[in-house]
Formats: sequence, structure tokens, C-alpha cells
Amino acid sequence: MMDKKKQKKLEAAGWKVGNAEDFLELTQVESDYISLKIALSKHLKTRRQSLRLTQKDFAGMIHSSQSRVAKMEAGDPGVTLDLLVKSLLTLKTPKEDIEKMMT
Amino acid sequence: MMDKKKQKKLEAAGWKVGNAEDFLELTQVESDYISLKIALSKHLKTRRQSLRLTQKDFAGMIHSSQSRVAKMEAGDPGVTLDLLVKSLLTLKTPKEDIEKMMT
DNA sequence: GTTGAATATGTCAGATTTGATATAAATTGA
DNA sequence: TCAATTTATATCAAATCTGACATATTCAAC
Repeated sequence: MMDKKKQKKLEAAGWKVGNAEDFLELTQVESDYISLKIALSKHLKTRRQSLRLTQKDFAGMIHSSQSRVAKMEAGDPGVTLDLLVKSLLTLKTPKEDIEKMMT
Repeated sequence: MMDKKKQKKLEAAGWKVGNAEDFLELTQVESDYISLKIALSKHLKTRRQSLRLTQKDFAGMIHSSQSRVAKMEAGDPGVTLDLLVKSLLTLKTPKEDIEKMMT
């Protein structure tokens, strides 16, 4: 995918994408960071579904709400890594799985 | 969904939903979460030092402040995983290093 | 032991994230 | 179809996190 198209897509989804004036290094960091979060959110959804839990059920397990779980799984930019990791830990996600996603 | 039905569903999936267990479960998640953050913060400090960067220098690289970098490296609870991960990514932390951290 | 640089600690206003709530849209099952 | 269930989207006050700043403490070199 071309950079410009990718950037447009990310911006449409609510992500703040650095413009040309930003340091290339930071843009790379931001890109890696977003990729990580998307990987975690996809894994979360897959794992919840494999456990046959509804978003509402899982929300109760992490003392959150169904809408927030939906945002987590949708890769909403306004969701922290902290919440995603705690969620995966609650679902007893194997550490090796988290490892792979972190790298 | 009523509490009883929800509880039955969770138990069928292998989850314990009693109040006491719920508390312990959260404590375990919290414990793992804290351990991860401490591992990341220690690695951040080690890596920064190996690159001969002062906290002030590194703060500039991530557009933050010396005091926040100090808090990151001190494992301050008021520092997010997001900030720690972005910091490590900025320092181009090798994949193998992160893997060891997570183990 | 003085000096200066690096790091630690405390505070805070502004920014971001949160759970909750409401409601729309999609999915399921009869 | 159609009603019930599940998931998606929007909003918001409260809670949390942020960079910045002030200041204290530690550290190294002289």
C-alpha cells in the first residue's frame, strides 16, 4: 500500500498521522505503535470469540462496558495499550502470544 | 442478561465469577501488568544509558521532559504502557530484547 | 568540599482516556 | 419476517495521564 493512501485511511479512522514536517523517526514509531495496537485488538476479538463470550460478558470481567470493548476490538485510537494488555491478560492470553505481537 | 444466567455462561466457559475469585483474578492481572511495566522501564533505562543519552536528551527525542523520563525509568505507576512502548520504539530496541523482557 | 551536570521528586493545568449511557445497526434464530 | 440478541457508534462527566516547571538530591571531576 502506498504511503499516501495508507495515511488517508488512517486519518479517516481517526488516527493522527504525522505530516511531512515531522521527524521520520517519530513517524516510524507512530506507525509501529499503531500496528501493535491493531495486532492486539484483533487478537483480543479472536480470543474473546473463541471463548464464546459476548462483549457484554467480557466487559463485566474487566469492569468496563460493552461499548468500550467494541472500541477496543475496532482498533479505536482512543484506547490505550494498557487497557488492551490488561484485557488480554484477563483472557489469560499466553505470554508467547503477547510477545509475538509486541515484536 | 441476568446475573445468574451470565454467571452460568462464564462458568461453562471455565471462568470463575465469584466475588472473591473475581478479586483474586484482578489482582493477578494487575500483578502481571505491573511486572511488565517494570520490565519495560528497566530496559528503557539500560538502553538509554548504553546509548550514552542523558534523560534530558532522550526527553527531547520523544518531545517530553526530563522529569517524565525519570518517572518512566522509576516505574512510576502514573506512566502508561503507551508511553513506555513508544519510548522503546524510539530507541529502536531490538526485537530479541523485548522478547526477553516479556518472558 | 565545591562546582556543575545528571537524576529524582513534587505539583499542576490542560489534554486524553475512562465507564456509563443512549441508541443505531447488524446478526441470529424461529 | 421479525423479535431478541449482539455489536457498533456517539456523547459526556469524571478519572487519569501528560509535559512543563520548580526544586531537591545524587554524582563525578577537579
